[in-house]
Amino acid sequence: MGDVDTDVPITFVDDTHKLGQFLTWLNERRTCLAVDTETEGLEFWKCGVRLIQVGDARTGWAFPWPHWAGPALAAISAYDGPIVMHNAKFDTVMIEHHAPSFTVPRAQLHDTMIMGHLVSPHTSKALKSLCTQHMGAYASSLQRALDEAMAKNRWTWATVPIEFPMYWGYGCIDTVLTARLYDILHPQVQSSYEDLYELEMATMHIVASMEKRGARVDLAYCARARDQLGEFIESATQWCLDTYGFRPGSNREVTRQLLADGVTLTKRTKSGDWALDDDVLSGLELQGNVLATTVRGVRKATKVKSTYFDNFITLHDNEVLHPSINQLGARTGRMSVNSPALQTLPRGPMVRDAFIASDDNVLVMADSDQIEMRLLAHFCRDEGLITAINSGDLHTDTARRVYGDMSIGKKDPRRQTAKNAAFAKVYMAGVDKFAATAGVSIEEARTFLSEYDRQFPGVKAFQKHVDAVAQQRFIEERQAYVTAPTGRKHVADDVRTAYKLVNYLIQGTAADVLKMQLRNLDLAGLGPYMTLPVHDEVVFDIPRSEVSELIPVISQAMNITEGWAVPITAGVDGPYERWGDKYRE
DNA sequence: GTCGCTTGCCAC
DNA sequence: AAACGTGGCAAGCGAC
Repeated sequence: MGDVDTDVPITFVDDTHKLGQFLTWLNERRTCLAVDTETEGLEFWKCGVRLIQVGDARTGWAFPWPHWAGPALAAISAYDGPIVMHNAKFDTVMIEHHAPSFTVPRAQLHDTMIMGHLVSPHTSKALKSLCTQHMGAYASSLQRALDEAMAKNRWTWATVPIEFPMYWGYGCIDTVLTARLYDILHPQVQSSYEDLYELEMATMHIVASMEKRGARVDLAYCARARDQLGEFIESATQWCLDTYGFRPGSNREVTRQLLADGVTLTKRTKSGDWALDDDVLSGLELQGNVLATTVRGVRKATKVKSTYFDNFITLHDNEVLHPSINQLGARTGRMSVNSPALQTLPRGPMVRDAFIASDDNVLVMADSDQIEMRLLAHFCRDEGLITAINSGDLHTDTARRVYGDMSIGKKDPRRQTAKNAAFAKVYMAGVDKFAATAGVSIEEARTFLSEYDRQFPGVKAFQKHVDAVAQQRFIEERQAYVTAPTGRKHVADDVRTAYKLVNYLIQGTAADVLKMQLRNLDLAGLGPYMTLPVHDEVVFDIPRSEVSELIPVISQAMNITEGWAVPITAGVDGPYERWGDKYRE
């Protein structure tokens, strides 16, 4: 990898003379003004800003946040051209939290991280990677020198001296790189992703506000749950140690013991060891194996305690969790959430009861109905599938068609098989995987899928079409990819995995639909009340006095009847005092 | 002590 | 011809 020219003029602004030079420079002509910050850490509510840098493709300026944030922010406010950041959500939240009277000019704001993802969704969107990818160069030697200096002096991002030249110099270079990246990516985005980019920028502000608002947690409930789970784990672990001399968390020891006890194992892990997952353990538990029962219990309790309750207690800020929402977390355009992973809360009241409404508020959830199957129907235009969806109960109608039995009702186990088949289609599962997840024999799975294909021929035709397009593009453009209705590009890592594009198209378009719904909700005035996106769902924390008026507004914003082969419908649940209430109805 | 890999499990 | 997708995260364990 080459090194970008780092001999560009850079300045540490800490006197009025240099500020004057900066203000003169600001009047020069340029394509964009790049802005960046250096902070003590990632959490806006407890980490301060240390530096704010402003630059363009040729020059960078660093302002120590104490004393000099004011002039830097005033200059940004006065600037009337494009303002670009790499990961604008982070800097925007940080700056606005620590300078409450300042607002980043929304209409002028650009984000090279979002641009980079739209242009190549399958590669890293880090500044460093994008510079290497699009400019063939990065400030590698400068970064290495800074890393070494920080290690040698045992500095962290919170303690490295602000005036240390490599630190603020690196900060300046980042703005130069961001500006240069903008010059390369913005024209591509304008010509190929204009509307989608606008949707992403709108989404950025919405999820920034969700992060700031956060989710209220009941800490007393969390502490009680943590302690109860802790006691159970403690005693079960002690029993295991006393009886066998090892901890139930050691799969290796547990497996050795099971084999010594004469247990027959058949399932292997990817690397060839004996598998000891819940599938295996539940089988042993049915045979009365006490060790299996213990291991399962400890695993379940440890998962819930460590991943959820412990983290809620550790991460909260004044009883509020501010998760990190990665707007382009997945290659498909789906969002991901971490610290804590609020998109993976176990269903049911146990963990979700930890989430309560803010003072004088109530919780409301809105989620799309079978969004992925509706999009599959949109893509393949299969008459039968469209009719089945519009019947009001897709899976029952599917089961009736496939089994040729109109007496099948909502509680018939064959409906669940039909539901599993829907997911098998969306994920491109084969007969074996479908049989395993649906819990039916290979033979029944085979029969079901072939009858499914006869009933809904458009589904297989669509899958074949996606593959044909991908194969053709691989030959002509050396890249297997497809383009979604929103213009989002989906790229396969390899021609051999081109089959995944069917899933990317469906999952990615579902993500686009959610972002459209978020934008609708924001436009309808729900912006201040949204707290979390969950792939096909939005969580709200709404003033109690406004719920009855707002529920129809939410419904209106989530339901999309125009533009798709079947309507995109959504349901609204609540109001609730706790998230867990949803599972008690 | 930190890092990376493996295995397993939570969600949609 | 055949192929379940996308994430976050914890514990165990060996390597550095």
